[in-house]
Amino acid sequence: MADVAERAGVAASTVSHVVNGTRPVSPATRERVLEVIEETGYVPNRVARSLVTSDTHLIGIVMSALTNRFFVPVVAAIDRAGRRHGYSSVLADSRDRVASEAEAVNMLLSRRVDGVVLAPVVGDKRTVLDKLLDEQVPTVLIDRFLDERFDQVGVENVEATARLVEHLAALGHSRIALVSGLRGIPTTEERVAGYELGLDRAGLRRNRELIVSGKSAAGPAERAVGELLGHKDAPTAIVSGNNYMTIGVLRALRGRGMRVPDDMAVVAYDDLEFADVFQPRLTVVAQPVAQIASKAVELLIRRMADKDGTREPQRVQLPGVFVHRESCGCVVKGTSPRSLTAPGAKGGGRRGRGAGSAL
Amino acid sequence: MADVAERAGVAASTVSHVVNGTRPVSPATRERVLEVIEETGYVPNRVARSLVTSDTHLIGIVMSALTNRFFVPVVAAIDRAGRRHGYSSVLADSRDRVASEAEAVNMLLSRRVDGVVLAPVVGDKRTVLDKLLDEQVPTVLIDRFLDERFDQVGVENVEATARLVEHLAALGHSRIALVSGLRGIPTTEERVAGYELGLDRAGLRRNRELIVSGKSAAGPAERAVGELLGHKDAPTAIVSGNNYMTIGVLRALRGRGMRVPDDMAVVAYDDLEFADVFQPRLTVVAQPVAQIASKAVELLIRRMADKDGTREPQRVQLPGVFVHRESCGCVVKGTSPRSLTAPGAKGGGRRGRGAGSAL
DNA sequence: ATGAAAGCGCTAACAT
DNA sequence: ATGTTAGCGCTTTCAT
Repeated sequence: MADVAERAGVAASTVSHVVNGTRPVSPATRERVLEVIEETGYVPNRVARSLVTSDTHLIGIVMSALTNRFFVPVVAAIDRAGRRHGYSSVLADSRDRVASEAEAVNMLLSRRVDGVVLAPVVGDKRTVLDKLLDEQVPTVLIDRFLDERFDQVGVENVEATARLVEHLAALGHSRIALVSGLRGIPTTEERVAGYELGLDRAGLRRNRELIVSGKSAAGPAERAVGELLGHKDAPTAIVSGNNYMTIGVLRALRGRGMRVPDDMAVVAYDDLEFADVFQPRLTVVAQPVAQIASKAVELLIRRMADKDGTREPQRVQLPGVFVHRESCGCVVKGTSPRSLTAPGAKGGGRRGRGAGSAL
Repeated sequence: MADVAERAGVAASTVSHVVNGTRPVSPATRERVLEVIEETGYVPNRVARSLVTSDTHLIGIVMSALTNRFFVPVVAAIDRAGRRHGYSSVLADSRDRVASEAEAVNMLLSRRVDGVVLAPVVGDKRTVLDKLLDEQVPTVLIDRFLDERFDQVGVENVEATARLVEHLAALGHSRIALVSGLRGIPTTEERVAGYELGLDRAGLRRNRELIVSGKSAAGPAERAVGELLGHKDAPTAIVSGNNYMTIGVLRALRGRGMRVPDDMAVVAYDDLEFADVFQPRLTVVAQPVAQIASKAVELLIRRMADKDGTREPQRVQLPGVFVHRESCGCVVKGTSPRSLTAPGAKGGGRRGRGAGSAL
């Protein structure tokens, strides 16, 4: 920058002002400075800038890289939304462990990020959150609700799950099983509650034996379904508690030569990429993941602008999107295989096709 | 830091040295400094540090967020490998457009990242690359080979595609079609060449009509398959050139009520997540994406250490992994549905199951 | 409309 | 073993 200033015959401060447009500069000198910048290929050093302005225009994203469901669309959406406001994203992988999460947050703190979007690890001891609060780093929590001191955005679980159950009940199923996630985490509990609510509304009896834990993962879910099928009075329909467990459920059924939905109806929480080329096409409640991310950034930006830190923490709960396909046993009007991609139909959206409706 | 120094009754430089371990400090003062740091909750400012050391320990990752195939595993792997060496990742979305790519690189330059991993946009004019070279920012290219001045890591395309074709030929197919990607990009051309090589080896006649362009995307691939089926002498087998097009291929076939592999055999380049719960299970050549990423980081770290910039650019080509499942029409020994997840089998790996062998 | 100078929080000689 | 000091490349008063 000193070099640019000298070549242009101006002071460093003038260069700064033309680069940032922070004060009026005569067109003549402006022009000259710009020229010199061009010919020298000068690239401003944001590190130095950050040191004095004490903002980095960096947003830290903390989540487990393994949480694929979120990783792709959330990171992409946060990054996109952030960039519109001049922010870039730094990743911090919490590897689903409390210690790594703390480490990740510390890294972000030392890098002086302007804000943080955090998908808390299961079992988070809140000490990380305390630190974040302490350092007054604007932060918004996504996915799991667990600390009312922060802005949070997540998805509605109870009604959505209930709807899944009611749908199955309406089709005549009375023995409807739930493959639930890790017990103890709010998301799981809410979905279990939704499942029970759905049974109640349909006038069906609750039955402890029909709830098995898939521990939020494919392998355990696969085994859990095995148990379920071992019982006498096995269910005729299964509700899967998240995307990974759905994979396990499908593997288990296929492993036993069972067909969906003929031998077993299946519906699930969470959509899967390309779910429409799965066989059968899955009826699910999809999380509006991109919306979650952009809402999170919106809240974050608002909070970063809130210098006095006087805003009340906000909690946003987005509705799940019911996507009706065929694994439930319905033949979906207008989306049957034939008509779906009949000649003349447009190709398109990568996400699952099918009727979608907010809950 | 000044605060910590004062409270501990030492000079700032001493604090710096205990934090970084950059020179011997007497155990006594060390202890005291650490205590003060603990009780004040002092978090070192890496921005300031970077300004003087002129390294940021930041790796910039440039790629299109839409290139999902890469986005997830590559970003995750780069981040993981980088962290082992104390680096964090900054994202820069090229949005698949040359202008955005330039913008992204500029951002990284101004943030003074220590290195860059770049998946070049189609149609890259090299001006970005020139700039990177100019600024002497260690850079490694992934996915597409297009500039011998850089370290590059990608996947082998020709042999892998040929193998796919030969496999189909061995099963008795003689009219084997290719749904190719965007013409002009090296990856596509190599796969087309591999397709033709496979035909030659199998003693089959090449036929221009059996190569259609799916433009690297699902929608166009879906339409391309439509055309293909319109011909008299339609193919009996299809090779799909990448994962997105595979989705299009499957949609097109399903839309016409055609069954795979009974009515049409399908094999593909690129694996899909959860491909083993697709129906049918897809026989593919998978890219060793995680390896590509960690190899890229390895090269990057080596180059960042190479102060004099004297190393020769290296080009690493990793073999594709042939994953034999059932869409080709084979009944795969030991991985048939029944035995795959028979009682007692472990759940596990999220990636497609099936026999994998390097090419 | 422009320049001079102080200082952001740290590291790294150079002293002692 | 520790302290002093001079910057790193910018932004930002305060002058002019």
